[in-house]
Amino acid sequence: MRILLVEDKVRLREAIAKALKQSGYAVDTTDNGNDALWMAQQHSYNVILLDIMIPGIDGLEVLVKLRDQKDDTPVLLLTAKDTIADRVKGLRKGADDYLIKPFALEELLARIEALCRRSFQKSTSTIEIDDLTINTSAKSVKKNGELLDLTAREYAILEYLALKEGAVVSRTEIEEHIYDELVSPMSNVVDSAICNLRRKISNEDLDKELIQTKRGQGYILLPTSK
Amino acid sequence: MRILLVEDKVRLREAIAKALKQSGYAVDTTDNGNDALWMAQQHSYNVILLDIMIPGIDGLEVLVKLRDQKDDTPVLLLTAKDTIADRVKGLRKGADDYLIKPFALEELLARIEALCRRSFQKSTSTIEIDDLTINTSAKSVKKNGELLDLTAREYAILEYLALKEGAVVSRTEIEEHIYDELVSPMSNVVDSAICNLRRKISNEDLDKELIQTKRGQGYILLPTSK
DNA sequence: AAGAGGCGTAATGATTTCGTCATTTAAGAA
DNA sequence: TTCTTAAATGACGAAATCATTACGCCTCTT
Repeated sequence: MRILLVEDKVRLREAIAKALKQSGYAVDTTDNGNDALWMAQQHSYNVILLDIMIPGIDGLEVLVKLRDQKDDTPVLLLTAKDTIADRVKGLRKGADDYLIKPFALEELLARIEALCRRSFQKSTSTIEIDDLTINTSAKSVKKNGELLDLTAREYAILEYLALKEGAVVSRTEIEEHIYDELVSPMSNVVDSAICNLRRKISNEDLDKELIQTKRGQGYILLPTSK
Repeated sequence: MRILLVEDKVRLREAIAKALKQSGYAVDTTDNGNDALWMAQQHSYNVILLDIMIPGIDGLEVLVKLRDQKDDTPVLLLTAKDTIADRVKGLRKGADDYLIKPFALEELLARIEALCRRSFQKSTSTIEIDDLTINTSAKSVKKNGELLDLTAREYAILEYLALKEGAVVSRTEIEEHIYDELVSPMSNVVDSAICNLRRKISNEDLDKELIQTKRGQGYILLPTSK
């Protein structure tokens, strides 16, 4: 899950970024509107956290420009401005949520979660697939009620595949949404992560793999029923 | 755009309902959790405004029950409770937004708008042609409900032809869209791929080929009906 | 500061895919 | 019909893709 954080105050930006990373998000940051716009065009983010008062083009303008370009990435506005009129203005311009500084990191995280959920057309924080239950709030996975011991990476990949259940997900897409830095094209990080993941979630008895390989296309998470 | 408003305080309920109606929404109201649940089951609302402290089952429970029933309607929680923990709890249980009383009607309206905006975008990802069903997100093809085993190349070509259904597609065009590097002019890669593709999607009984050859021009995908 | 675990990389081997080429078949023109 | 050329087909081998293992660096913890 990749997030773009646009905030000019260094301390706040780093505090938020740190919290996000600890929660398992891949985070890109910038302190100004021009770069924000550029980065949003380059990458497909799951959520954009956008401070309104920033150098360069201001946050609202960034939002408007994105929407003009038919970019409908969920945007959460962060701001100190807090008249009702401001909030309404932000939302009307196409923001999905609006949070007023100072806010609690906990609430920010919860709202980000809600936005991600919606954007994948899910409405609950747990996803059930076959004998797996993925709790996206706790970031834990149970198999037949028993907690699995997944690493952060493994979890992130599984969650992403689960959110896109039934759709082919390419290696590149996984790299872009899960990994912070660019992965060299030659690397097989994803393959080996998938391999480990499979080892942990596979049913020895059934030969059916939950994570299937679509040769030349990517991976796809397919429940047995389908 | 139909909204369910669940709020027990008469004056507040009527004020909100009035404002919503003035903004062009169809509004149903109730003052308790049991009715709310019942109404939500009867009708498919675009948004549900849910007060937490209401007679009968409380708002959070209503929310949980809805989600248990796989009801994905966007829910905006309204409440006087306002500790961070409460908000986080509400959002984690599957709410999409959280507004604290007292709030400005303007803001409520703007947030409802944001929710509606999001929930409206649905993407259809399947193409049906004759007895073939192409699922573009799973990159899979079914023939009379049965999964075909196509390679990545074959799928790519079929999808491309399907998108251009009814139009003649030249070899060069296919090469340019499906193949990375330039294909040498002498090569018959496309022919050979088409041949394999036909083998997999053809109906032995019918002599009608779905992929027809336009001698000297290219190929064309033509459903029987046309 | 040392140990453990996570994670990226490289290497290997199994498997599949796909382009090429040679040959056959079919279509259209004379 | 016959000739010409385009297209279809089948076989084969090179190349690409993937799974899996082992290794080593780095980070975090204690």
